[in-house]
Amino acid sequence: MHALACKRCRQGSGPMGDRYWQQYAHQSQIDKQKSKMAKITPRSKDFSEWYLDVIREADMADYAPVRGCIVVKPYGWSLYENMRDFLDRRFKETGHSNAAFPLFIPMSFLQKEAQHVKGFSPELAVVTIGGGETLEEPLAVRPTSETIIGSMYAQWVKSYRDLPVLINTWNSVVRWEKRTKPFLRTMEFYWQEGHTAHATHDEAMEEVLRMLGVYADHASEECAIPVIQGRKSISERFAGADNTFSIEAMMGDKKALQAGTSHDLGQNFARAFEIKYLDRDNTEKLCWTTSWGMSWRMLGAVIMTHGDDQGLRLPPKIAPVQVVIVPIYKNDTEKSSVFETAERIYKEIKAAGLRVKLDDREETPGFKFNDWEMRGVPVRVEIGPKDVANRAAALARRDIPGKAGKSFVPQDGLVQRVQVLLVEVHNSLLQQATAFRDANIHEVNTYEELKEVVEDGFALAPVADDPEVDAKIKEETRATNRNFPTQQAAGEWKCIITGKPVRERALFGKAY
RNA sequence: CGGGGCGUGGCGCAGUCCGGUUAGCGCGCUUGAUUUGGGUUCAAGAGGUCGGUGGUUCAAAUCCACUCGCCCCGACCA
Repeated sequence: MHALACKRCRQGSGPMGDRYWQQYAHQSQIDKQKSKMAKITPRSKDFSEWYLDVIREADMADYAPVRGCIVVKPYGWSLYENMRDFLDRRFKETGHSNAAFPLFIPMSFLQKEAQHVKGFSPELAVVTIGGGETLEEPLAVRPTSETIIGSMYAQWVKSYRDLPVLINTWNSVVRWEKRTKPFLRTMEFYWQEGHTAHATHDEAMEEVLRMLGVYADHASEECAIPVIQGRKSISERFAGADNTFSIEAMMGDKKALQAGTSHDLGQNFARAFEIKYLDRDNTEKLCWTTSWGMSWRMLGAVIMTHGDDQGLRLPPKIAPVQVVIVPIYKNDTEKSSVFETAERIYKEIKAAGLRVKLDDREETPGFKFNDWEMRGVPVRVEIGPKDVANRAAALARRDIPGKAGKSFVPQDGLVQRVQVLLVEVHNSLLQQATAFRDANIHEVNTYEELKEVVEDGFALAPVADDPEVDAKIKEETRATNRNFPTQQAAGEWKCIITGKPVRERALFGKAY
């Protein structure tokens, strides 16, 4: 009946038809407004949808033809490169060298460390055919490189003089994930793995904590993300580690994201791969090894920590474009004078070593403002005819939206102003993220309190480091034990589950 | 892997219930004008084997089966 009526509307004239078209036209107007102004789902409406929208609109990544894999586009990759370069510099400063290890790992290697193979076998991709022939021994696509690197270290380390071995490798690994999300959990992900071997456990522990500190510094100094360093609970440890440490960050939806890990591997891999050295006392000893990693997941953290309804807000130090110049003009005469100024300013900013872009596209200024805001560019310089006449410029900062973040400044000293502003934007983003996080972490002393707090934030609760405790809390609240923060007040409390006396609080929250 | 939702030009959707002419709309794209200090406006264009496969039918975007993918919620993870 209804379809018939519509058909009649389409074909026919008369009152019904007119009403149909009127209604249709009205609907179109709404659609237009919607699609124009809301390319990005508001963060408050649907955080997950917002996250995906931002990645698409900021031109960071695209879905690959293979399930669970992404293509990182130039804008996203540039961000990754900047992050990587900062980290790499820090690794070099702490005495590490880069090297490369194979993508393929003999299955037997993974099986040498019992916990390790147990932990990783569910998510292994395994190559069984090569060159058209069935392989004698299947090759795992590396899910991480402890085993293959361990096997090499066993060959390289003979004497105490060979220690420590301090190597890092930038690569990608594959883990067969059930549920994926761009940057946060993809089947293949890019990261770095540091692998070190030491003569003593003390030295290894020093390394583990040093690198955890490097990650924490990188997160706050370069990514403007405050993190909580701590020790993972027994149930959250890396497969094959004696101890795992992590940095945990709070995202804009108050969920936790593990942004980096550092493992004390004890002598587990040394034993499995016979990484031994002859000590000064002429006895053969097992090494102590560590590993630590940080992945492109950190980009997800940057998006989810700083982003707003307009899109990305990038920390200046890692932003692919730190300053964008938008020229404003009405006609060719204005255009040439505006561009003359804009190009001069562009050169000055570039000469100062900043990543600057002059947007010479044939679009309206308003369009460009929104476009670059979506991409998270920290500072925008506007040059129009009035500015040319007044030797001035408009400066807008991405961390403060709208007119409040706009100022009008003289062209003289503009570069210095921009440099100062970039630092301010960084500080402001870090400050905003820290304030948000701190406002949403609460100390609790009972299980009831924890249940309430983790509904909308993190809870710091005294608990025993016991897998059963973690499991119970997780099952009943969906919140997980993120870590036992390194920095916390000393004291003695009762575990909120077991009632046993404990000396530490753990951080609980719903996590990615 | 379980529960739910969705696959229709690059993006967002209508049409599917109840099968029937050349499958529409907005954004985006191209061209030309117009505009330009916060997503200009107008005109003319280009662009779609309706996720895929098989079936039912004179006829399938529409019905049926299978399959693939995406999103959300649970079990596992950087």
